[in-house]
Amino acid sequence: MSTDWALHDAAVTRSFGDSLSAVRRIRHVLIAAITAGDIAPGARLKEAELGQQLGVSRTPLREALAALRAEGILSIGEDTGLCVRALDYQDIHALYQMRATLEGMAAELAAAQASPAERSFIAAVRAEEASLVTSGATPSVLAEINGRFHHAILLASHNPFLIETMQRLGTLIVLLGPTAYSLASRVDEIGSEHDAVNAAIQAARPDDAGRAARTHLQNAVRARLAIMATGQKGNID
Amino acid sequence: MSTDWALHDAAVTRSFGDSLSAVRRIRHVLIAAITAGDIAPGARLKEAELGQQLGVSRTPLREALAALRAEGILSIGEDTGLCVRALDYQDIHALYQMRATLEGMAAELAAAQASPAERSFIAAVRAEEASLVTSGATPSVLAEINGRFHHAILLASHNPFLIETMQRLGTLIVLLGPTAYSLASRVDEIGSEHDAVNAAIQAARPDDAGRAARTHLQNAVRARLAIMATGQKGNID
DNA sequence: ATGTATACAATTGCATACAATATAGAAACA
DNA sequence: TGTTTCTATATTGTATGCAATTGTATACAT
Repeated sequence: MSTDWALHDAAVTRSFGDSLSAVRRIRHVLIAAITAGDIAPGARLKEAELGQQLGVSRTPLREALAALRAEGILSIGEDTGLCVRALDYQDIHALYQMRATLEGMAAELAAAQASPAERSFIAAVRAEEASLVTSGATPSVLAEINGRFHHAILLASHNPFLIETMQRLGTLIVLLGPTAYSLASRVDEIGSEHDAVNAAIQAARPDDAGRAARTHLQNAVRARLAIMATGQKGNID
Repeated sequence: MSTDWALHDAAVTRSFGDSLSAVRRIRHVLIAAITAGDIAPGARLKEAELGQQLGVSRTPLREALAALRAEGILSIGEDTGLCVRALDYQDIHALYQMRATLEGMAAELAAAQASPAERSFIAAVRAEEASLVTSGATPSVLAEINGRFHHAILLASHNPFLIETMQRLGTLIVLLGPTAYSLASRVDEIGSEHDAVNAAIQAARPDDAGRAARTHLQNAVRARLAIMATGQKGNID
């Protein structure tokens, strides 16, 4: 039953190096544990226990927990104590609704004001994605390049608050459980939807770009709900 | 030079009672101090000093600071140490751009799916605002009712993440400095803009509501920039 | 048998103490 | 005089311990 903390800890060290302060390290390890499903949403977190398992004292641990609570990943539970936030069906809808609006905003802004370098970078990422699809890359590789595409657009929006908010919503997605990246049927659809967004950005047509991005996200939530309905879990956007 | 902590502390006690935990109390006191301009954006915060002034030890203080950092109100400064986040001209644009998009989303959702009770509540708040305007209420009273109007629409959106995000952006507004609520010239404009939003919500026309809300916010940022240009400070939306 | 009160355990909140790191200032050398 | 390094000090990071609150079980009363 005890989750493998050493594993997540090693993964965090691999990603960020070992020069992280304890509180940042703890934050990432906890997020990794939630992502992996080792800590279920709704589970209560007891400080003494966690601290012992993570090998840190309660002081830095509490700081990390305070930050995660401010981010909305943890919340003070129904009766008592600190819990991993549990998202219900309505929340999933609401979360994707936000993402649709904000991705639309990002695409609009990118189409309106991205620099030539940014535009060509977005196009390059899209091209790389397309070639990976035709070469039959694994779902996790596709998920990674998919994330890069969205991120490139986000950065081109030049709006730091939009970027922060999207990152924040992105970390909340982990509450939906482990990511499986299944649903091969959507790969081609995603490709053409991305093409539409990219084309509008290249053509500097903000309205089209926003519409295309919103449509893309609406399809994503439909796919997600379809996956949930079949009992699987997956993270498709 | 030393800011009057007792004052802010008393205000927080008045608003929330004295049963708050130290870390929550600290958070509110710090926000109040920033709002009042007692702590300028860019100012460095030293833990020992702050803790002594606030009358708490560094442990709960650091938790509050960790939360504020997660919220984006504090950031790790240019050279070193923890600082109050400083917003530049571009940031102000970006912040209001976000608010325009999200207020538009809120108005759309409210128009589309608010309950009859919510609709009539929104209308009632708008009516109260109108009567306060004609009775010549003070700017701070008008600012308060204005906030209630926006909040009523926000709640009617039924999207918890939208609500959280707007609250978050609202606390960031604090970084723009003390609120003066001047600019009497905009009072009438605000009234008719609110009317447009309210009418669209009552008529269940999402697109119109969203457009009206976005226009309203765009005018707000124009007003804010006009105030800044004249050297004053004010908080108009 | 169920409801309530009281005692005890578990957990969290806060403060003090200690350790590590970063910064500024001075001294020494080029 | 400028630069570099070493040291002293200031600041942040972490751990431990104690106090206060909250949860829980047991016993007693109705």
